[in-house]
Amino acid sequence: MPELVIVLGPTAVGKTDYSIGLAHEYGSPVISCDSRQIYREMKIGTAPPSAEQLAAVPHYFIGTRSVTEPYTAGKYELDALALLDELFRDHSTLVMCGGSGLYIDALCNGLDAFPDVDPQIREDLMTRLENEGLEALRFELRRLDPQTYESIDPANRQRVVRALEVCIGTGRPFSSYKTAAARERPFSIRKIGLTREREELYDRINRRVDLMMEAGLEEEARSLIPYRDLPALNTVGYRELFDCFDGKYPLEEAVRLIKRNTRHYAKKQLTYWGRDDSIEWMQL
RNA sequence: GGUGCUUGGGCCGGGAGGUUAGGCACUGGUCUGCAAAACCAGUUAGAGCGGUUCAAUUCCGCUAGGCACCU
Repeated sequence: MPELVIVLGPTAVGKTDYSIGLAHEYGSPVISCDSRQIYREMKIGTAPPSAEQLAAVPHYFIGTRSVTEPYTAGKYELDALALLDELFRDHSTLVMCGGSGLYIDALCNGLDAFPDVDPQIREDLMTRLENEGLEALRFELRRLDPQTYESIDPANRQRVVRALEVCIGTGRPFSSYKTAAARERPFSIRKIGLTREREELYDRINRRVDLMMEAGLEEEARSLIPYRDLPALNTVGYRELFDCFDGKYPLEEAVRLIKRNTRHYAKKQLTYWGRDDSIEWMQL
């Protein structure tokens, strides 16, 4: 059975270099699994592989989408499965690399088949959220899908809206689509988790943010102002600069916040993978 | 040497004689289509010694540190 080797780990841990080494070893391209590096407009703030690295080893899903097309874990699952199917014809081992936990899970285990829901329904719910408040939506969710209502974090609007849009759009409870079983995949999976001493990791993050600023992150963010309300731009490094452009705080403060929020992000990634027993951890 | 002010967690900082400050930082957790998202939770104190009081981080005194001014 062909094997997929997934290199994962917190941001700035050194996944790119490691995965390129591995790709050379196996004669494989690198398949990216990163919810932000996939956008071509965000070249500096998402720390994608450099031009030289991209030239050294073919990469997939780097800069292949525009921030203007909404992309999701569900789409990634389909796109990546199709690509793997094709690549495994001439490779017995493929290297994947990325930091987006949900995308990795979607590819490995599959997401349940929730029917597509008219985007208008979400918009209506967002409007109602503003007018009637979260309480009203939670009340409705309790009526339509008590099971999800019980399991969901009641203060988490995003989840309440998501569950509700499926209930309303399909006429069936959100929970009725969930199945416990993981999907079968026609390849075996090996997950390598890269990690470092916390202090060292935070150091690397801080330094990388400084390098991004030198590389022109501010200009890049400025050029993306027209798209700032798109989900893709709700990203560390851009959010803070947008606020800075609004005059909320000086540039220096934006840089401090970018570093802080990136550290938070790294920690949350580690938390997310903490419950995945199938990861072989490797201390760098 | 003298006088006055001051001292609080890793940091900032309001209080108040009895009850949670709050914020930042840090740490832990949740997760089925926005996931670099969204959400939840936790940790650390009152410079030292003595006094007043039923009760002191809060009031008083002394000692030590800091700041300002004076000689």
